Amino acid sequence: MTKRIKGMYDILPPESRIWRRMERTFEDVSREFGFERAATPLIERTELFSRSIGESTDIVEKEMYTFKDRRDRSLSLRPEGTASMVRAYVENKIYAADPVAKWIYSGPMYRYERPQKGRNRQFHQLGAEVFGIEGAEQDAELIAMGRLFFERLGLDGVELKLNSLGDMEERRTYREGLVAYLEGSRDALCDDCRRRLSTNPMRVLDCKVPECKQISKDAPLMLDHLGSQSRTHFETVCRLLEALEIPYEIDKRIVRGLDYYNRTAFEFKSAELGAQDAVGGGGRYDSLVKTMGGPSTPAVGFALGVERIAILLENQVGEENGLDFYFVAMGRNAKERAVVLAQRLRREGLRGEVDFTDRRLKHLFARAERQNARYALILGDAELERGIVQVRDMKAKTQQEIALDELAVKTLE
RNA sequence: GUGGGUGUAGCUCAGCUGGUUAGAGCGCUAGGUUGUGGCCCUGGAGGCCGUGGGUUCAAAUCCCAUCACUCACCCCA
Repeated sequence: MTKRIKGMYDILPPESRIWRRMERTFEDVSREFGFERAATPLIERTELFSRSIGESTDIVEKEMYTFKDRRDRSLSLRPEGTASMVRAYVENKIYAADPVAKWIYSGPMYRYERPQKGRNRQFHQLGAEVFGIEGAEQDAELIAMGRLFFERLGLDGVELKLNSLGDMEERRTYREGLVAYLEGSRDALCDDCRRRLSTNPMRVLDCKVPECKQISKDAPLMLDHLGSQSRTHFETVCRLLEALEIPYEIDKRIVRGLDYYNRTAFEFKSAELGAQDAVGGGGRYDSLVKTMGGPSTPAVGFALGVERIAILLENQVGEENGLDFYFVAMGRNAKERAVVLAQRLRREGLRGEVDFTDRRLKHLFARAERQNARYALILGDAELERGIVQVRDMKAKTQQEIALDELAVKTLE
């Protein structure tokens, strides 16, 4: 038997219901904020990702599914969504008519990592991007949208962490200072952190090794070295979050793994997920559009991890998504009649199915029960002869007869 | 890429100081009850004990290898 490949998986009932719900909720909430859907290919030229995400990031260096096509061009499965959104924005010259665009997207992403809880090689993201708006108000509103999404799903316990990464210039200066500081204790750092000194020094700040924690305790933090404009921007975001009554926590050690972020950086976290506790993350990327060949255009966005949110939903939210009716039809004639009657009910907006098996009645009821059906509709030769159908309320265990011609939403209520 | 744990029925697992025919619960299925569910009773199907090799009179059980899954590191949504 051919088996699925490592890190990939099937999404089957009943879990698939949860997925539908997330998609729908995200679509609805984002629409309320004026967003529209965009969709881009799963495959792009490799350079799109290496240029936007950063040559020396882990994602680009060792996690992408990269291969050559038949003409020897280097292509990659997308490891995240923002790069393609920016490419589409620039390539289609969206800015020409109006620089402001608010897009959402969703779909699978691919990263070649060692799978563990909440981390797979194929995973799904729900993402939102706003182009053309530089104000901090937009950052706050975007965060508010994410927040509302979690609320609509009925999830509590999702925490918001906030930080500022400064602008590109401030970060460069800060980074030099940080490296200088850390170099002073180089020998005491763990192997990973010594490596990070040259790749991503800010990562040292959230290393879990006690020695590193000790050293980074007094390290300079970006948030304390913001320029006045970045500081004002950050303070505005904070003030608005408070006005919106969105609880948040400033976490000076949040670091984004993608190079293009600046200023506002945030994460949605849950304590219920184990090691992979980020259910969403995002921030500002004001220079990316220009880097990718477009006009200088500010932007801010986030991405949510569908699998991780699904874990939370399975933990927290009880599903009751039953059918309205379950048609128990016995005999060829009754089944044919039931198909027609069921369709009539569906046209009126009811959900239900017809049982086509020839199993014992006992069985059909057990199945109606498992499908969480409100009514069992019983139709056999006896009923056909009399022109009626037995309608059994599964919960109340009461039964009444309704004429076949009159079977409709009204008579069921 | 690094480290730990686990692979026995569709699912959850027991059996593992070697010993005849490999078990339980749930689920599935047939019936008890020719057309009325959740409970109860009885029967049935379903296993190369992850895979390959080794030790032994004898391996689900011990040894080696390998693969898969899983948790953590790393990284990130």
